[in-house]
Amino acid sequence: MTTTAIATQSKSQLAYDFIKSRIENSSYTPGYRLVLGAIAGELGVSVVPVREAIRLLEAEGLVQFERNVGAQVAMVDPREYEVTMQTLSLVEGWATAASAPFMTPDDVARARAINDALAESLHHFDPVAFTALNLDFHAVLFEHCPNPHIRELVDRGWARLRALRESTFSFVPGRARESVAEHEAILGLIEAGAETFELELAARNHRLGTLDAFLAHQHAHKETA
Amino acid sequence: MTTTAIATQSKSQLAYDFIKSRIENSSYTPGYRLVLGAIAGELGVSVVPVREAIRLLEAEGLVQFERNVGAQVAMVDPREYEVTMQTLSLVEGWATAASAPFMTPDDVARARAINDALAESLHHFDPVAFTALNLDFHAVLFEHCPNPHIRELVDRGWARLRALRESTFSFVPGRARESVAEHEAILGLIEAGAETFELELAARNHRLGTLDAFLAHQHAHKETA
DNA sequence: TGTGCTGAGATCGTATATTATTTCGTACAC
DNA sequence: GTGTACGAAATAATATACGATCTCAGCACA
Repeated sequence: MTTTAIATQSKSQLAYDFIKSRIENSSYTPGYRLVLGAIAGELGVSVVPVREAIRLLEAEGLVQFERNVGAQVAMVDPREYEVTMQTLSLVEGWATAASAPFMTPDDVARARAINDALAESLHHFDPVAFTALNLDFHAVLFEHCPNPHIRELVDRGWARLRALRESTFSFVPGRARESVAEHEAILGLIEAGAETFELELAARNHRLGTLDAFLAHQHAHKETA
Repeated sequence: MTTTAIATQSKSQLAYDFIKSRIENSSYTPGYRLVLGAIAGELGVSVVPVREAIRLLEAEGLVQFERNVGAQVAMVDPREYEVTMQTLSLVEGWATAASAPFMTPDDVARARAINDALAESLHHFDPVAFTALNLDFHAVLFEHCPNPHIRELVDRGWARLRALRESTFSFVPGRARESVAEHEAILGLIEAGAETFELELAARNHRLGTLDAFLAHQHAHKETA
């Protein structure tokens, strides 16, 4: 702490952040092969920290890895989307319910403002923007979750979704309007000081509703076997 | 697949399994410092795969890690125990409920046999043995969980518990008898084809009951500030 | 035309070596 | 005596090097 350097981060962390952001902003699309040497060269580091970063991302499910073969960005598998949403509904529902008692009136107002923006955006609908705002909204709801493990699982779930597909609402735009209405219902429950359990279920079913909409859409449009 | 070698595992996997088993069987107790070079020497490998294994274990919460300082087995923190049990109650409850429809009568019989053994063991109570059997029982209940993510979270939760403390029942032996009774109740729900949700709640509350027993015990015995 | 072998190139896995950082003991100043 | 500065030892972090393994194109042969 003598020089100007402000706590330089480790090379592995650098590689981790780099790859993760590339996956999340779709620079690396599903199936993209992550070659150690190439990434290392691009970052100006050796392969060792890159390898470590990839193994960590594998543990999070963002990349698939095969020994002696290599890693690639996790594939877009509808089944994978389904289990991820299921898992997220479980942990996010709990996190939202557990977070509610710690929400201030200001937090609620903030969430409502975001939901108003979501409602407004329905008029000039953009799935990507909607999804980003949607995360902002839910982040306010679960940010006070007192259980850091579950909180982390929620974050991982969202990270996975970002990696898996641009946006559910790209496929099922009709779900967006319902979603906004359900948001308001959830806010109502919070303001009314609803039972923890009731809130957990509402938040869970809200997410499962989006999943069901996707599955229904997929079922209706199944062209291939 | 030509020679005798039966798919030799990687050195990192070797290190991972080694350290994990040492933690779980308490050879490495909480707070034990994991020195890369020492472990590498013991296993006859270099530090690189050992380091990778430790980072993976960190992601699972079994070890704590500080940059430029090193890793140590995760400390026994009552608060940590609490959030782990909370998380486990959530995911295990869901996994149990989701697994139930796939359970065969034979599975149920197997679970009941294990619970009978648990009941029997109450007469000559051994916390460690009881905990091991207890996991066997629950494993039968959630083994058919169709969501692999959640299934993995359940496994991680149990692994964490093994690392955190030998057994809750060491501290609160009285909970063991209740636990056996609740097991039977859960089996009854399964046989009766109870609602998914009712079963989820029963399994969740069963786990939370053990947590509450621990917390109550801790509260009653708090000598230090 | 199709199937199996073979070797080169690509890439991974890990050992070894080097550098950076922290920790801790010791000496010196106050 | 107490606190601070210096330096050596320990250890982590990363780079480099090399051996191991996989992939795939090209050829032989049926």
